[in-house]
Amino acid sequence: MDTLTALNKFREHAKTFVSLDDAEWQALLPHLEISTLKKKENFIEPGKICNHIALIVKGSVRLFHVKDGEEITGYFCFENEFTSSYKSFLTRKPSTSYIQTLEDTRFVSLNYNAVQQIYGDELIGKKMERFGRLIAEHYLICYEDRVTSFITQTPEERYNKLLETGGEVLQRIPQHYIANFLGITPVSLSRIRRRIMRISA
Amino acid sequence: MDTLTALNKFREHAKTFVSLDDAEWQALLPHLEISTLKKKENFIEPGKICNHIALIVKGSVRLFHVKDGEEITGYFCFENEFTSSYKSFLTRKPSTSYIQTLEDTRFVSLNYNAVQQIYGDELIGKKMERFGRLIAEHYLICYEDRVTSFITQTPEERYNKLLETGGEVLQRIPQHYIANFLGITPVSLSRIRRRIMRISA
DNA sequence: TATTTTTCTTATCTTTTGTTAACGTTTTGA
DNA sequence: TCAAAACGTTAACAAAAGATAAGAAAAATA
Repeated sequence: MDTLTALNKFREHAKTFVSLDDAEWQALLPHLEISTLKKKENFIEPGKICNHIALIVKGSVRLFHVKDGEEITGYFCFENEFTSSYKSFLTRKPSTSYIQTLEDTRFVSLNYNAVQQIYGDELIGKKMERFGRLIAEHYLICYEDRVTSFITQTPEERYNKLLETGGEVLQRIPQHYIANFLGITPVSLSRIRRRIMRISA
Repeated sequence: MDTLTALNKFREHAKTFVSLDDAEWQALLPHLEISTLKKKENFIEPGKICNHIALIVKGSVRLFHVKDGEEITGYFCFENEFTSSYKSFLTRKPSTSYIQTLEDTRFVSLNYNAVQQIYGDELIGKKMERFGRLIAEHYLICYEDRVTSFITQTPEERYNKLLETGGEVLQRIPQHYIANFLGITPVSLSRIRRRIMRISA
């Protein structure tokens, strides 16, 4: 994928949140950075401050924590999703988790200083504030749903819901990653899968 | 608490996010609504669209879901915190949960239309966009931490952390509310408490 | 004040989940 | 291509959690 295509993908996806006319786009453009990571490389790692919010234009990433030497997967992001260690990015404190590519992945990203500069811009500042707000609101809702599922649903219900809605995740992601995404162990997920198979068979 | 005190509390708390000069404050003021609910009244209930985002200036609320006739507590909010059924407020779709006062509670709130109007305002629009963004980012981080705790910590670890950090919650809130806040049953929390007592005794 | 109601703990029993290990299969990478 | 690593399932056992019920203490309220 060439640079132009990547940037166009960003502009296209941005429309989900705000529309940018040509002048606004030209003002934003100089701040966009294109980068690529190979499979299993880290977008961010614990102890480092996350300096970028990035749109995935190709590929996918996984956020995970390490506890007692074990990797615990928090979530996945695919094409046309923003990814960042938001807390680290927003608070300027070191990340506590990894974000790692699941495959060769291309990003269009904004670094922290660029974002702050853009917010202060005469021409596009207000629209970018709105852009930032809408992104935050979007992911706030995602997290709200996630917390709700943890307190109101059993792991089996969460998995069934994922079967209905989570198409891409289920195809491309190893099951033990999905397991701790659901808050359970791989062994436990395997048992749930067997139960479901028996019922539907 | 009189109206003036309530409004001043709002202005004071808003400083956490953005500073408002007198002109800006005067522009915002007409949109603020003051309301009071008695203990156990609903701020929002399932099936209704949440039309307000509200700062609690006195009192506290509890968000809960009802599943199979059981109340499942999602979180609590106290003085100087914003509360809303964010997903419903932002998406204009019916709420799936209750937000109910735990005691007589006074709110300073903005309704949805007022918020949209303010965002479009010539004088304060940009600053309000920023205000909205910072609030969303703040609660995004809260939810991020909450999800992390669900996937990386045991219920007992979550409770211990709450013991360290959650001062107010522990004093004012019945334990069975705290239990499902932690994602467990009241009986289970009671057992955890006994385990902790034995260790520390 | 008296009487409900709510709250918390405890006990028992059942179910679920975690832990560890083994095994075959698939994927990866040298 | 071939050895090593990763993956998913299953089994056996231990630990934890859920469900239910009972009882005492505290709080609400009539």
